[in-house]
Amino acid sequence: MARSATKQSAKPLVRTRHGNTTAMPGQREGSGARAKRSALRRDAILAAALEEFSANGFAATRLDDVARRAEVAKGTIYLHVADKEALFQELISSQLSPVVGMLERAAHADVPLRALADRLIEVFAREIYGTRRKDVIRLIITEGARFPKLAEFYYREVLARVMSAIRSVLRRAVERGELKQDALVRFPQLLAAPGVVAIIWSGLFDRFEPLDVRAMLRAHFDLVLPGGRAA
Amino acid sequence: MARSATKQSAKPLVRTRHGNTTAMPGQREGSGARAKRSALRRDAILAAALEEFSANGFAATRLDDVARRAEVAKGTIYLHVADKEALFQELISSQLSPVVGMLERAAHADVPLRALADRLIEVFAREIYGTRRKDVIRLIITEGARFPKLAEFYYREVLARVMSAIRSVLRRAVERGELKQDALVRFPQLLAAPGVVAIIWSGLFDRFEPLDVRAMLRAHFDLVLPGGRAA
Amino acid sequence: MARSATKQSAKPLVRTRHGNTTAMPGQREGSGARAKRSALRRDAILAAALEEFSANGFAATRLDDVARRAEVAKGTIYLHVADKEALFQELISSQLSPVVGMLERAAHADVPLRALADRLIEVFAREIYGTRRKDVIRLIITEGARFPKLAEFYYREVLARVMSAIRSVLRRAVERGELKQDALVRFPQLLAAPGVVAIIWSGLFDRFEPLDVRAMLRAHFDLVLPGGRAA
Amino acid sequence: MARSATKQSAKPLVRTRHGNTTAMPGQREGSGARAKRSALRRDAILAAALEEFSANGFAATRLDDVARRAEVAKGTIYLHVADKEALFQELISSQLSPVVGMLERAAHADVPLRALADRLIEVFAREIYGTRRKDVIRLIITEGARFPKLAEFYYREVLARVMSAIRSVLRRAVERGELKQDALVRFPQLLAAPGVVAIIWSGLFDRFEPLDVRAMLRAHFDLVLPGGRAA
DNA sequence: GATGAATGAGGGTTCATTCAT
DNA sequence: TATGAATGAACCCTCATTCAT
Repeated sequence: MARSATKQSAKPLVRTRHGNTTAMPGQREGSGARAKRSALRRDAILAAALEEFSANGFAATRLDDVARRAEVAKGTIYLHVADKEALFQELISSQLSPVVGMLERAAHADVPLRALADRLIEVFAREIYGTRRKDVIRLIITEGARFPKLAEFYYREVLARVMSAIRSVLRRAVERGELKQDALVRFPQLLAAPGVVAIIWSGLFDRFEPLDVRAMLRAHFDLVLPGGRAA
Repeated sequence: MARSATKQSAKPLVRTRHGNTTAMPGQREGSGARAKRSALRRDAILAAALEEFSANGFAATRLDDVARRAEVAKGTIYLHVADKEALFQELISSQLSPVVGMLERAAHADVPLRALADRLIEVFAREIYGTRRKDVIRLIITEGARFPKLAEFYYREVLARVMSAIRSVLRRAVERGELKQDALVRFPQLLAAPGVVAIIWSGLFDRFEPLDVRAMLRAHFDLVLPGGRAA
Repeated sequence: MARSATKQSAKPLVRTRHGNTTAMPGQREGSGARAKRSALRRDAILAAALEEFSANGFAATRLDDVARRAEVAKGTIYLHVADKEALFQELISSQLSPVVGMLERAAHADVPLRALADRLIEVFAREIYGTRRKDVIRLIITEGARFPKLAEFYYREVLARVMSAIRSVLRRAVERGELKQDALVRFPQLLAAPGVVAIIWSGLFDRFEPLDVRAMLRAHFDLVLPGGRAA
Repeated sequence: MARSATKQSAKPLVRTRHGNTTAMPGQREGSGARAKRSALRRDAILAAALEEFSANGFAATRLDDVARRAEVAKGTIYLHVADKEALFQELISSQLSPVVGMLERAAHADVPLRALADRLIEVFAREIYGTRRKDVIRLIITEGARFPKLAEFYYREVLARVMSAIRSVLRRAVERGELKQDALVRFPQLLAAPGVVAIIWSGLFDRFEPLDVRAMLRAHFDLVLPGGRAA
């Protein structure tokens, strides 16, 4: 299941005005300096959009502000994106796309669960929680209901694959006898739940009670995987 | 810690135009039919607001629609609430207030952990996941970042208390030897994480892959509490 | 044909926000002064719109200017009309509707052709060419291609009826022997053509060469009807 | 009056960037292939503009679409034309210019009125009504009010001349006794009115009731000229 | 000359809020 | 108190025009 998913290339969520797909930004090394400058602008716009959407949410973000932050005229945005909604969706999917492959590759490593857990903690803390990716995930959580296509894209291209990868790893661990229960196989969400909570927490309650993510995730794996450190 | 919090009465998040606090609806039994009609209107407005905010989020909700759903004129809303933001905040806190006491009472029951877990699952599934309360929590998650006061209210009046209650229960279980690890004492969020994930999942991905909440929560407790059913 | 047309009430082109139909503004004598003020505003908006659309055409007219001329806030327009297009269409049809009945009544007079012609000239010159109605017709001519629904409305509710009425009158005249040719029966447009040309001319070339409409229409009827004055 | 107008060469309505006048395209045989390609481009732009302006009117036409249809970059348009308005005016006058001479030549033929009428019908139907020229005239009618210079150009260079030519023909016919009335001499517009109506009709109402132009024009001449066929 | 990305003023539309009745 | 018509600031989007390449 995971394998076939790996093969079929992710259908892009949105198509840019230039015919590029967010998922394939490589093509932009087209030729002239013109194209390069355009690509730079495009990146600046997406970066600015991420900043603004993260800070204000979709509805409260003004394209005026995005443009100003990207140091671009308002109209320029529309050279790269059909409208505000497309900007949002493209932003999300452009951020997500590189993650997909990454995740699946990671999952096929055949290491003991504990080692894998340590690695997951590290990757999550460094590559997601400590970066803008956290904001991307937060945006999916907070705006997903208003963007069904986005939710679907995220489900199909990220969630389903990640869950599938997790499942196959855990199933092997169960077969190996390394894992006693199949709870996590049935509900891989349980493995990721603390990550989700951490992201939400950081946006809402960190100022009242900061959260040590690594510690929490470690505690979680200690509970959930056999032979936890604390044992 | 939890105790002191219990004693100080919840500072109201917003103050209504009538001097009423959502948290203290008792005063509304003013006297005449006038007051009663007003209170009914107010409730209708809040109910309509919950419906609309849940469906569209804060920004995309039009007071026009709230008024129509409440069968009230648009201006009437402003007799009960200072502005759209106040309506939102008051709505949330009015929904939350009754929960607070409930939760604390529940936590002081001195039952074995497994029994408590079963009860929690049942209460969560029936009283939250199956009702509008789920939407209230979702609104806190999705809009909290834009409503710091709301986040604070929620943290102080709900989260902190719930976590404190959970902690005291778990601590006792640890002392009793019923619980081997103190991970959950240090991170009570881990106990609640699946509930949060379920609420988010239901809003975004249920149409792709429905979630059996009770089963997931059971699986979670099996993993996290000793002597789980699956053992 | 004309008769049956008379009976079936004209299906309205657009429906106002208040449920009123432009064709039936009588209902507006509802009750309070509120309704009356609203109706006055509505009329002011339509009047201002006619002025602006006539002067600038549809595309070049700014709702800002319409509002200013009507001494109304820009948003007020949208209380009476769905959007700019609806304003335009409603404007036209509200101006046209009263004309329909008028015209048909006029056609059923059983007078000698020459007398009828004199009356037509007078009515056209006084009631159309000398008033804003001229601008309405000009707008249909200039904008009709971009507003198919408008063209259809005008055709069905005005043109077809007028032509039908003209035809029946002329046919009787032919039968009576008063008219030798049936050219006008086959092409009633020929009777109206000079009126159309006059309206167009007045908008484009009057400043170079003013046109004496009455004289031109008289000359036309002299040519086209037997026993013309010049004979 | 007409004569003097005939002598003074038509003052060009607009001057192109190259110093060319639409009315005098002869100069364009500059020398190199460069100039020829430029002229081709220019023609393509004008052709595309005619297409677009006819379909959408002046305001609703986007230069983007003109450029695309002309297979030319947007900026290229500005190498040939000062701005959108100039493009429009130049388009009209370039289409009109060849007509002017044509018309005057035609008018000096000394044939019986009926024969002339037949020829006019044929020419109108074939050379105007059946071609893009119809659209040009329609554009003058629909947009003329917003382009005073255009209206003036058209009046001076086409209308006045045509009318003058018609007048001289008719006057001779009156003197010859072939025509009894001088109505048409005083109002040559009456002769052309059905043509105008036909053009307007075709744009607005043909889909409801198609018009047989030739038949209508014939009927008109039958009415208006003595010894009409139907007599 | 030719290109087309970039610009930014302009205008239609929405909707929270007010206030006369 | 309740109403809902009126307001007008705010914001998205378009498109004629420019200009560096």
